Amino acid sequence: MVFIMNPYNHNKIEKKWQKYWESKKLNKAKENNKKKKFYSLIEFPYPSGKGLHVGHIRSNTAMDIISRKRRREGYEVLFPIGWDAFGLPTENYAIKIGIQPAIVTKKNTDTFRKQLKSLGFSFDWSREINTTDPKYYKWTQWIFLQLLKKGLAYKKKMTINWCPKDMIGLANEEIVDGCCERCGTKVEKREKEQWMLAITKYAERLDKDLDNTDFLEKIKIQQRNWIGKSEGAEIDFPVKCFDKKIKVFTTRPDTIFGVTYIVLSPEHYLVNELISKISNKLEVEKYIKNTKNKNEIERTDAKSEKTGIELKGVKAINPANKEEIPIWIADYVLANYGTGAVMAVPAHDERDKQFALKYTLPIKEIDLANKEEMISKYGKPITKFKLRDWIFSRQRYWGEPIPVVHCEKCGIVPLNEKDLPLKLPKVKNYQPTETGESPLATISKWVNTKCPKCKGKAKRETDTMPNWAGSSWYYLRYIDTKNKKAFADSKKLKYWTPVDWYNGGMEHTTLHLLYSRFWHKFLFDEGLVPTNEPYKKRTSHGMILTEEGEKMSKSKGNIINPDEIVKNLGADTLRIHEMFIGPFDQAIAWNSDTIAGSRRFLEKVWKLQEKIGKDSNENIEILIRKTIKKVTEDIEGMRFNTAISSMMILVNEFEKQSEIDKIDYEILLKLLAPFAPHITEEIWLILGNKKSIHLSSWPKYDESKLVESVFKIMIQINGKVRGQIESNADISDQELEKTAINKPEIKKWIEGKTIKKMIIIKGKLINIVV
RNA sequence: GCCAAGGUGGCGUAAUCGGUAGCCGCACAGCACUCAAAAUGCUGCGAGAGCAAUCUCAUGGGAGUUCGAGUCUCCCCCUUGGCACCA
Repeated sequence: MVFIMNPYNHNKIEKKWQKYWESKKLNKAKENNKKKKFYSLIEFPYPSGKGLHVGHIRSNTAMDIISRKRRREGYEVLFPIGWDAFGLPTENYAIKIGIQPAIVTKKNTDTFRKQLKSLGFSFDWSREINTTDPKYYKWTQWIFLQLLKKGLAYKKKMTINWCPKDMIGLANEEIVDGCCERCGTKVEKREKEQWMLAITKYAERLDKDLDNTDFLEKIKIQQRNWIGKSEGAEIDFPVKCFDKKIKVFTTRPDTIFGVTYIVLSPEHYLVNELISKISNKLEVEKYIKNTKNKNEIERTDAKSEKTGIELKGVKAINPANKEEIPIWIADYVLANYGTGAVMAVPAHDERDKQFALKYTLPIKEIDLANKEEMISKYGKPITKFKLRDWIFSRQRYWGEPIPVVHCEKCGIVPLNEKDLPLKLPKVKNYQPTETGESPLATISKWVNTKCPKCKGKAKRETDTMPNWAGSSWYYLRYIDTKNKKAFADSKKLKYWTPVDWYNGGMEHTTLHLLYSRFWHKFLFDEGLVPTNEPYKKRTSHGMILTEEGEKMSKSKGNIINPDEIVKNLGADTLRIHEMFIGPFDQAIAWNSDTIAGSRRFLEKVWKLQEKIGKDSNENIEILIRKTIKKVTEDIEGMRFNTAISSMMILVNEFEKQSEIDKIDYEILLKLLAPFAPHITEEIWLILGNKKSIHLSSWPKYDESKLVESVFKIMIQINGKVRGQIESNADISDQELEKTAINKPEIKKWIEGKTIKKMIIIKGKLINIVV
């Protein structure tokens, strides 16, 4: 029989199998108590107008590989997908072209869905969610009401960071170098009433519970730095002849005997009280005024020279040695950290020293005292955090409405839960306003309503939630997407939580990842979810940069669109390429030349069909076992590049053979299937298999049969390789020494020299020292 | 300044319980096939010396530990990411 092989037609194959898998519902997850579950999660994409980015494909393919492997290891796998669709870019685009954001979102998600499907990801599409769907954000609003009920959501007049371009208030986490994270515009300060979430109440647990997670170490470190836990003491310094105390926070109570002055922040509440008692009132008032005129960046720049002014005529008393010390104010002391006052120890603190030298304040060398003793004598232990409460209001249209009203009589009143969702009204104009009011404020028909409590006149809250709201709990909704009675059924939650493996970007470490851990812990405290932490394991991918090594960004227009590659070379080639291009956790520059190698690899795999015969030998068998081991372990360690490399080695070896065993070929296909699901499925069918390759079990290997019976043993002279011996595993040390010395290429190196010693590493090498 | 990860051929990288540095891929060169090209296949490919066998040098720089260092220790330089007057 003559075997006629068709050419590798990726377009035909990929479309065919994508259709087939969908019709067979191969990736549908269900609660199956007979099976162990595995919940794998990618960060759901923001459906931008530019379509899918090659970076999405990198992280999605990685989790797709892991999900596919788990299914074949016998797990019930939940690998869902949805859309994080609220947010500014869509709103800005909608304003620009005059179309409703909801319509823009629909169009964008349609594009994304089509693109994702073209790549063959094994998502359970029946669980698709969208944060802008009222059936979804009903529950985002519901969780907000629970937070409000527990006093964790509150409104506060405060100075906020205002982006004048986006006309929106920003959370601390959304500011980079004093500029808007999104558009790079310099952030301004504004006084405004804001909704806040008390994430600081969870600071301790958000820090401590990291111990019990399997997050990458760098992710833990970054979260810990952001939370900024600092253990120290609060110590009261009495003010002389004045019935007041200055409370300072210090991490070094052991240096208390070296304190030579106190520094208050210019905003400190005691400054106002002390100002009438001082002799240089005018100068101090001038200094405070100057401070107010400085912007945040000038104020907090560590490099700028420190300035300050003494409050002349008042003194504080060091509680440890009763010394009278001067009181200063300086703008490098932050009002909103610690107590807004510091004790200065110039001999033991570089910053205090600089300040003391500049203003010729005394520097006192001391012996360090016992920390615990000093705390118990002069203060009390206390833990401070850098983390601030989360600013939760946004003054824009395209977000979840905050479900409360402002009643003339009752104040802030939450909506009744049965009245949720509070839908976003359709507006003619979603242009943000310079006044800082949400566009919703202009719809008087929507704004004016009745108080749910007293039925009197009330106005709706017009701020909306930030885009981080919907993403703070979406992994819970995936578990039970259609539930109308609860955000998810408790039995289903029990089966699926926590997320077993969550991969995402490092840029979300202090934003989304922290926020969602906070919400989850709150829901846990409310008895609404069964686990303390949402995610068991968190890993991160490196970014894909442009060929020039720049960030790909919409504004620069240097984004690589994957559609062309899928069309011309195939989804399997693109998937292989993105996994092979370099270490998964490392940022990497896109290179359009090297993709040819991935395509060639798949072509080679395809052509191996011609070689099927019966021939197999021991070396091939060992190589196959090694490949199984390597691919199996590398997937777990996200070393996809070396996994592919090892499969390439196997394919190259197959090519050298005149015939290959069908069983051996099938093992290669099984290993490759998570990486290149279409081509492997097609060949699998051609080889006569009836059931999908993705339902086959993951290959196993016999650990004891990994080594060849004949070893190559290196011969070194003084650590340099000079020859080698082929031997079997049983060779004795004496025999080995004799053989090595008698080898002619070795002899010439040791002639006329004395052998000092010989080092033998069993099965590996012999080193002769002369 | 602090924290983290890195620095290996022309390029992306591989090898880190210390044991043949450069696997795999890209690019490049030669050959085969072809009227020709592409594709494909074969061969070569760190630098230097040599007809060759082979030798010397080489993993950011310097020192050290060791029979033996890309890998461990110390110092320094550089790149990337994060934090940054946090008391």
